[in-house]
Amino acid sequence: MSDTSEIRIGRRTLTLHRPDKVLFPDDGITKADLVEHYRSVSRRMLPQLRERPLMMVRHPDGIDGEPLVQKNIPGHFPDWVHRAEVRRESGGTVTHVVCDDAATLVYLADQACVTPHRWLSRADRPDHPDRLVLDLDPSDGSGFEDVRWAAHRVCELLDGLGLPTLLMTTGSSGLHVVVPLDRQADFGTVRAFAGRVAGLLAERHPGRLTTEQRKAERKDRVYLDIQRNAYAQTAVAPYAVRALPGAPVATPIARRELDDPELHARRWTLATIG
DNA sequence: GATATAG
DNA sequence: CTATATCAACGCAGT
DNA sequence: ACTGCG
Ligand SMILES: [Mn+2]
Ligand SMILES: [Mn+2]
Repeated sequence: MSDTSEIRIGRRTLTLHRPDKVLFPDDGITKADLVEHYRSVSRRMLPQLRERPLMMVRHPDGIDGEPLVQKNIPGHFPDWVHRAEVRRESGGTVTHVVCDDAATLVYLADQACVTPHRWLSRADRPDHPDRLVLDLDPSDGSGFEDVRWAAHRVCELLDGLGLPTLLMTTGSSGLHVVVPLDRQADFGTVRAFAGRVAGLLAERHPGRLTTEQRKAERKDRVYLDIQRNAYAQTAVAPYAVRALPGAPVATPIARRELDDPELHARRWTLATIG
């Protein structure tokens, strides 16, 4: 027994290696299950991945093993996997995978890439993000209702500026508030704006919100994290599976779902997302 | 997970 | 042949 | 330069 199977994705036939390998021991979720998840969400997920440098968080030994964070595309990846060479701030370049099609998404799953993260800019203009991400994280001692409250405050402020907002559970502990951008501003400009939004709200609600990056200083407040808004930084992709018990999935939600007291960061999982 | 090298 | 070793990121803020 | 953080 060679311990492989084949799967057809569009016109491509991929070989899956060790499909029965258990990646989530508490849940019995296998590599084949991960592959099926990404095949199933590919239509919804690909618009958020296409043209963007991608960072892989791989778990070749399952989620209880050491995660392998990988930016450069490994040499053994096939030629049909798209890639983009981008500037490294510290000199040189990095050649990332660019996931433009379902076959690549499934190939990444076979490589035990549990959680793809992607840049907020596209490879053709890497210094000009088309998304702003405000990352809302509860601290020890604050709960998801505080995160829901914080998201409302962020959205109200952005409403007042005439900016649209999108929301996503991250599958870990918090929420992302996303503002689509027209790529006129560079990362410095976007980050400065995000910093003013976060700073104003933290000043207005000093007991409930903070911009302190040091965990010890956050106390029981919700952390308004703007740090994703920089060159070569990434945010977890919508529909990505998190390497946590239950295999929670980062899931876009509607604004009105913020009022649901049952909402939490891990509300949707590989088993429930459909 | 894939590959190179040692036993 | 199997076993073992080795490799696989980066940027920012604060001190 | 080094650490904490994501
Ligand atoms: Mn291994
Ligand atoms: Mn977060």
